[in-house]
Amino acid sequence: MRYPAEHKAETRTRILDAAAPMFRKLGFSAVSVDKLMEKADLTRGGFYAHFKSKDDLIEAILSRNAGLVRMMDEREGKSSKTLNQEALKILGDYLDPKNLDEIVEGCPMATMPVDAARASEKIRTAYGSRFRSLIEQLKRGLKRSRQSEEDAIAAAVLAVGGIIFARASATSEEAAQIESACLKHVARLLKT
Amino acid sequence: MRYPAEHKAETRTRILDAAAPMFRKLGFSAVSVDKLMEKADLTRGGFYAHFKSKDDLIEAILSRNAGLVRMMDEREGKSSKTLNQEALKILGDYLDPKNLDEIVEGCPMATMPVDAARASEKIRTAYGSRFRSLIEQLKRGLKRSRQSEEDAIAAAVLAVGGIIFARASATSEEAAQIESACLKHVARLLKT
DNA sequence: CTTTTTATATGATAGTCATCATATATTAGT
DNA sequence: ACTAATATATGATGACTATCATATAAAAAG
Repeated sequence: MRYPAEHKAETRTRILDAAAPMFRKLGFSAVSVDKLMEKADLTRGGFYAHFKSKDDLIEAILSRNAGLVRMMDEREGKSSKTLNQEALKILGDYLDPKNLDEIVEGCPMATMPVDAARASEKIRTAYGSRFRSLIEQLKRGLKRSRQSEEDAIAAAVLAVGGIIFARASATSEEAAQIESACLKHVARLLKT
Repeated sequence: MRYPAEHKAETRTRILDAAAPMFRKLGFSAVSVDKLMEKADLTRGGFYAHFKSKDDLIEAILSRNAGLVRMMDEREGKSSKTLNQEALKILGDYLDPKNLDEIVEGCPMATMPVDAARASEKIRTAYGSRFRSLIEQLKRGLKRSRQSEEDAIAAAVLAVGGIIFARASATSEEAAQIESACLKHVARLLKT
């Protein structure tokens, strides 16, 4: 190896980190390989040494934990008694209108579901598996009852959907109202 | 007028009808003006006699009632006692896994929120106003209470979100589970 | 310092796209 | 049948795209 051993892996990560927020904010097709490589301070030539295709990059991005899923994951290790409280705090931040722009840059669940649905099966699988992981996280610490699976699904849909529809609103008042309603119902589902 | 008076309006409608399902299924950028005009049995030349731009067409499509919003609207005139029952029936069909493909072709609320969020303000306004209209429809016939606004918003997010996340799932089992959970929670919100 | 291998950059290809200028087709009214 | 006015089609433009072949730069090993 004539370059430092970790050099290539670092560059790969650099591309991933540069591209991910662009895809989330602008969508798959609005971000060209040229532009994302420029953001990573590289040129398009090197791209295909790291990824087989643009599709491949998107799959890699969707396969990393990020945004809401990652935040929920980071509760790992906390006592199960406080898991619910932690979740509520995370979701309160997630659905806070103040943070909308940041969430949009950071959370693939809220920004890529429709793109993913229209993409290849690989990509749909990557998205679906992260969403499932979110549901599982929401279930942890929920009261045991016949409905906990359904409640967790509804909570996930309300949380992530709240961002989606808030972002598609015409005014920030409308957006805030949607986020607030979703948070209230999510909280109701999570409280034991 | 050397063409029949209504000819142009009819052609415009023909373009709209041809383009709408394509945009819903494939997204804004995956549908070219050429392709949508071909679907309408026309050629690209005529397009700009009907629409100022592709953006303009998308706005027109989002401004028409369709999918879930239209179905809810069509309850108009029914006695307020049955409004809730009607809504439940409509939502049962909407969230029926058997109908997923049809819903995806027909309902802009479920297929365009992320595209709309990333598009021009005109388009965001068009989307947002339809979504607001859905919320209002959901509110009609709901029991009067302090929470009816919030309940209606949550119901809208659950119904439309159910389609979005079902469609982004890897397997049809997962999709069906999401739709079923959303339907159950929507029904709980709508029952007086 | 030179070689060798790996990583990145340059340049090119073939395709697609939105948009428009211009040409052709259509038909109501004469 | 002819004309005028309108609706649609053809052809072109310039920009942008994913991808790849080839060239150059980097740096560890000799």
